[in-house]
Amino acid sequence: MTFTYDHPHPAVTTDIVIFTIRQNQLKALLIKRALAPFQGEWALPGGFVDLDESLDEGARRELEEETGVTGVYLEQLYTFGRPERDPRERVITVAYFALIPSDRMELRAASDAEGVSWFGLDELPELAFDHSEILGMAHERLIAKLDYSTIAFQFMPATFTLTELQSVYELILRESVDKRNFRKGILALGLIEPTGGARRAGAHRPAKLYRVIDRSRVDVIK
Amino acid sequence: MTFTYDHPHPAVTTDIVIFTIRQNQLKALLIKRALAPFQGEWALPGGFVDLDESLDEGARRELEEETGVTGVYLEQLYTFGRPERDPRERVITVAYFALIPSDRMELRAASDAEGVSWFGLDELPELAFDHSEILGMAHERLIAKLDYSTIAFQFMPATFTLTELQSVYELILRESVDKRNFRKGILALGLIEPTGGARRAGAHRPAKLYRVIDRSRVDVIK
DNA sequence: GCAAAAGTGTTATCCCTACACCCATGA
DNA sequence: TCATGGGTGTAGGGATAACACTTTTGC
Repeated sequence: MTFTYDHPHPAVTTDIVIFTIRQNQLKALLIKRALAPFQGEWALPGGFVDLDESLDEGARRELEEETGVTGVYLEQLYTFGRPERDPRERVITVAYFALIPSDRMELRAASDAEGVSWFGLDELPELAFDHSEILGMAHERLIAKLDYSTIAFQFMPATFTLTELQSVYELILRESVDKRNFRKGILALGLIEPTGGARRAGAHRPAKLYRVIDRSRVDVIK
Repeated sequence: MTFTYDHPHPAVTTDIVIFTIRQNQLKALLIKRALAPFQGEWALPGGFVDLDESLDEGARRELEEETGVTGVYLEQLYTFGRPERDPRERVITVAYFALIPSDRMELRAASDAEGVSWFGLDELPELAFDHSEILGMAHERLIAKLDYSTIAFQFMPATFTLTELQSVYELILRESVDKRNFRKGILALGLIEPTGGARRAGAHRPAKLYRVIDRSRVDVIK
């Protein structure tokens, strides 16, 4: 089956930078390419956009196919379209970034991936295509958004302690944060509430658990 | 001549929201469509991306074809790809926004445009396709960037007065700004310098003229 | 000399930052 | 009882916001 047009058309893909926090590190998900080009090299998950789905839907479908996760935060990042970025044909990619909570970790290898693995942002391998550039831009955007939005909540599981939330900020910003000021600021947003429960985790006072009050308001500007 | 692929490809266009300040108003450039679909309706300038040019180059080419201007500020905005956004075929558009100084106004009607006109943001007509949504997002982004970047300089001609610059802020933000605080803040950025000249414009004290010191540093964060 | 826009400093307020000790628990 | 992380308030400094009069010109 072939498709014919009266002027040339590029291929369009979505590629997704999937971040999470694991082992006290900010990590991104990469897949090892099973097919040429760049066979055997690491790349961002992604794939062609179907003609009957929107870009967001395509990105969400790829995200689910590669990782099995649904319902997570997904945001369009930027569109990359240098003519030579794919050796096969002209491919324009609409890049997205997704944030997934630390506890949704059941990963599933998909048909076009030999392997799937999380990489700390400090230990990234060489990437196929222009994916290093894409990942770099996503990383910058994540850091920038931490300052003026409440995007960090997207990394949190259903309930969490304030210390856990603070450590997400510290890991991403790579700087320590004053505990009292942090708690004051976060609670003043009015976006989280104590569950009433607490987490006992060793020989010390238990930490109060919090939950996000309204998941839909989590992306609002600080 | 036809082009054949083994899986379906969407068409990819760039559309450009071109802003300027004219007649004490923030205005956007629209063209009246000469051809179906939406023949006779107003739309954003734009067109298909050539296979051998990058997205930025395509946008810049369209910008020049439609308006004749070159060398102006151009930034990728967002990519729109709802499957039904164009009735002819699947069309994905990478939207850009451009800011052009008040004095670069020689407009040129292009081959596929019956008419070209500036519209105040308060008096926009119905637009073809999803162009109202695109223009709305560009408008939001412009307002947001005014606060944390020095993008407003892009609207200024080679020399300008501080009052003129202030009125750009006031027009876009739709609120008045304290004159002394504004001047203090702008001059503290160290991005502009007095030319030595002044503008006499009526029965009052002449205003000092300023110029941007380094055009390439104009997009920096405040 | 008068109308009209240009130009200029100081003070109060608010927000952000710095900072140290007590609490609850498990071993 | 002691070691460990959890939890809490206040004061100072810096940036932002409010505010009014003098200057220069054209008519």
